Amino acid sequence: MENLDNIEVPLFPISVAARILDISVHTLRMYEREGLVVPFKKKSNHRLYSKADIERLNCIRRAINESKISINGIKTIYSLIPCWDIIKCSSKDRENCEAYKSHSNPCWTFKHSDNICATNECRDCSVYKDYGECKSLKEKLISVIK
Amino acid sequence: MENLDNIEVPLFPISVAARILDISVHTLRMYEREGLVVPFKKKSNHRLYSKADIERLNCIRRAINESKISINGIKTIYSLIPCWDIIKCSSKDRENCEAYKSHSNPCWTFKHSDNICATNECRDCSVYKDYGECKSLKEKLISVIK
DNA sequence: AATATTTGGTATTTATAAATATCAAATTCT
DNA sequence: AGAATTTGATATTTATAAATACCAAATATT
Repeated sequence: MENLDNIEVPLFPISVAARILDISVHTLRMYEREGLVVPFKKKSNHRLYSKADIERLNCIRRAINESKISINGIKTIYSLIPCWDIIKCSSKDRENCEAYKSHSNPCWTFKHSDNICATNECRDCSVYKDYGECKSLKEKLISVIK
Repeated sequence: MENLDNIEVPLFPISVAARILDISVHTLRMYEREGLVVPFKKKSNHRLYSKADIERLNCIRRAINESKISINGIKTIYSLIPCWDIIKCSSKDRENCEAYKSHSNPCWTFKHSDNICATNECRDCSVYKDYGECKSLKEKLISVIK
């Protein structure tokens, strides 16, 4: 009951997600390898996609097919999300943070071993969840930079 | 004398710029049509490129060839430059500003008829001049979003 | 216990973005 | 005045990113 309303709940195995999105299973894995999506992983290492994941992947699909932004372009754009402001990490956290410095890869593609992110699940982090499309990123920038 | 030190001075006709960059004249015009560069235009409509333009084009070239970011990706990234903060335009200026709303084209690709930018030459604006590469944009964001 | 699906890897295909070629008219420069 | 260069526009080529196909081993499902 509750689960059906919560778009964050991992529901669909990769084959179903692929069918919903009308792309191949391998393309879905490729997007993951590139760091565009972080699907839920079962203990067996099998993937599960939530409705939110599907929505995110639809945005990625539009970015690639309609807006003609390359995968590396999308990664670069994601790397501009002001994660440091969103999670309010300390200046010490930022000091050695690869994500903070990176201008080519999104923060959730790094393993954070010695900062606040070490204990957080990127999949559940609002840095990841809230900025799946360019529109939302620009709006975020506008709201933060007055 | 002075001119030789000033990297902003329009010096090279398109053929020379193309030779320096090792690309075709047409590719240079294409980058301009896409809104990646704004070369100086003589009254006769002929283009002149400054050393700063060459430097900028080198960055664009690296973004395309090495970082594998598509032209539309670069345009989208440019659209995220916080121009409103850089030039400190008024909230009224922002209201009807296409650039402020756009998340696919850089501000300098719009004709601004009724705001502060109407009287400014984009080519000479620091929004355009200072953020020719992704690194500088992320650093700008970091400096503005504490 | 048997069938279906997933996993990760490499090799191949396809779709198309990026660059090039060609053109006549206009401009520049010696 | 005449040779060289630029202009914009369309049509074509090329390079490669994105997607697909195929594989054996592992896991899931009934």
